[in-house]
Parts: sequence; C-alpha cells; structure tokens
Amino acid sequence: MESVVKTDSKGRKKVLNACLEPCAIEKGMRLIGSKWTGSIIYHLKDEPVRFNDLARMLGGASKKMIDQRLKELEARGMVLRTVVNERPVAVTYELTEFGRSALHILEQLRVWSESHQLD
Amino acid sequence: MESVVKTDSKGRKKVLNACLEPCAIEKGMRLIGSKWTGSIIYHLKDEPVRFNDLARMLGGASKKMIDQRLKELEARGMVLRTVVNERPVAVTYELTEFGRSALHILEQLRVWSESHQLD
DNA sequence: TTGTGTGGTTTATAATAGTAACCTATAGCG
DNA sequence: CGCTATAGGTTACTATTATAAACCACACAA
Repeated sequence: MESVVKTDSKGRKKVLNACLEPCAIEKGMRLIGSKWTGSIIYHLKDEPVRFNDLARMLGGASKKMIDQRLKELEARGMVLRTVVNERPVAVTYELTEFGRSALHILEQLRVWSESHQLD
Repeated sequence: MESVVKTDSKGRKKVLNACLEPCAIEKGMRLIGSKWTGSIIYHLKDEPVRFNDLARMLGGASKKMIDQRLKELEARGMVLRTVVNERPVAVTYELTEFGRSALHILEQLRVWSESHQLD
C-alpha cells in the first residue's frame, strides 16, 4: 500500500508498489461497502433476524437487494442462513465468526458518521 | 439504529426505530465506501498527491473515476484541490481535517482485510 | 373469504461504473 | 522542426448495479 512515484533521469515516471488491481482497502470495501451490506451486517449484530424483519428494519432497501446481499454474505461465510421451520416457512439469518469480525469497523464507522452530522 | 420489531395482540408487525432511509452506517458508507473513494483517501494520507500520480497508484481505476471521486470529496470538504502551478499546469490533492478523520476507519479496514486473506 | 403473515422471484427502468480515445498545453531530444 | 512524453482532465459509448413495484405459493386467523 505504500505507493511511491519515482522519476528517473529522463523525467519518466513509474510507480513502485502500485495497487495493480484492488488493494486491501478496495477489497475490504467490496466485502463490506456495497450498498446495504454494512447495514445488513450491523443489524444482525445482536441476534438472528428473519428475512422480513430485516426488510422492515432497512426501510429503503428492496427485498431483492436484501436477498442478493444475504446470498453474497452467505457465500462468503459471513452470514448463516437457517431454516427454522418448514410448513409455515421461517428463516433466520445470523452472523458467523467472520461476519462478526467486521463489526468493530462498522461500529467505528457509525460513530464517525454520527459525529459529523452527515446530512 | 436499535431497530426492534414488535408484534401486537393481533399478530401485526411493526418496527420501532427502523432505518427509514439510510441510517448512519449507510450514510457513512456512501461517503467512504463508493468504489475507489476509500482507496483515494487512503493514498492521500501522507502528503499532497498530484492527479496523474494518484491515477498511477490506483492502477485499475480510470481517470474519469478518479476525477469524479475527487470532485465529490472536494465538494464534501474532505479533500482540498490546489493549483500549484499554472502554465505547466500542476495540481495537488490533499486531505482536509475532515478527510483525515476518516483515516482510522480505513486503517482498521485495511488491517481486517489483510488479516482475512481475502482473495 | 378477505386480510395478514412468511420468504422470496420477476420484470422493467434508472443510476453508476468502466473503457478507451481524445484534447490543450508544455518540455526535452535529435 | 517533428517526435515523444508529461500534465490534467473531457467525451462518447458500453456494461454493471440498484430500485421500484408486482407478483407467487402457502399458512393462519377472524
């Protein structure tokens, strides 16, 4: 991540240690920073939550979005999906250890966000 | 942020304290989490950087993207654009105090990201 | 039997991101 | 002088993502 730009004797520039493709920050953001992903993880912090409850909590996100995000998070091992009951179908989503490990970042983001009265 | 789902005597559900529109996490993400925004801020952490140097550091992001992000960040008061030299035109970008205040979150994200060998 | 709940899927459209070529201008080299 | 490379962008066009609103099948309760 310590990119340095060097200029050679002829004035030509090169970068040492460039982020050739997404670097750590960028990769992290793509796990946690896609629209609604952070919010979803954060709302699962305390206990398993059911699909429609999550949808209600995140007023503003469509079910399709939530569904998509949950599937991504599940595929990455950050969220666990459990069918609690068939027949009257019931499903809950909860954080895995890995999912949980992202919470402190989100918590800091929340504090930062709130302390800077972002519109 | 402490959304609670209540069920009344008739089984109807409502959410108290729902994120009616984007909540703190979501708002924060939209400042810092848009594609490349975090990386740009992070690469400005040490010193003012010139446009093309930034473009070289962020191999993978187009000039258009970088330009757009820098303008957004400037508009929000997170980045300061300075014309260092006219004639041979030279411009630098650097973090403002507010921009700097986001660095610790990005630093944590970087550590988290690197410690979980994300592909 | 109408209204609610569950957990989603479908379709269509709007907003964002990405690619590559281009532009004005200066400076160095042979 | 012509060639190349630098600077800091802009333009046009395409691909990817997000959003809204309907819709499904099933269950339960009044």
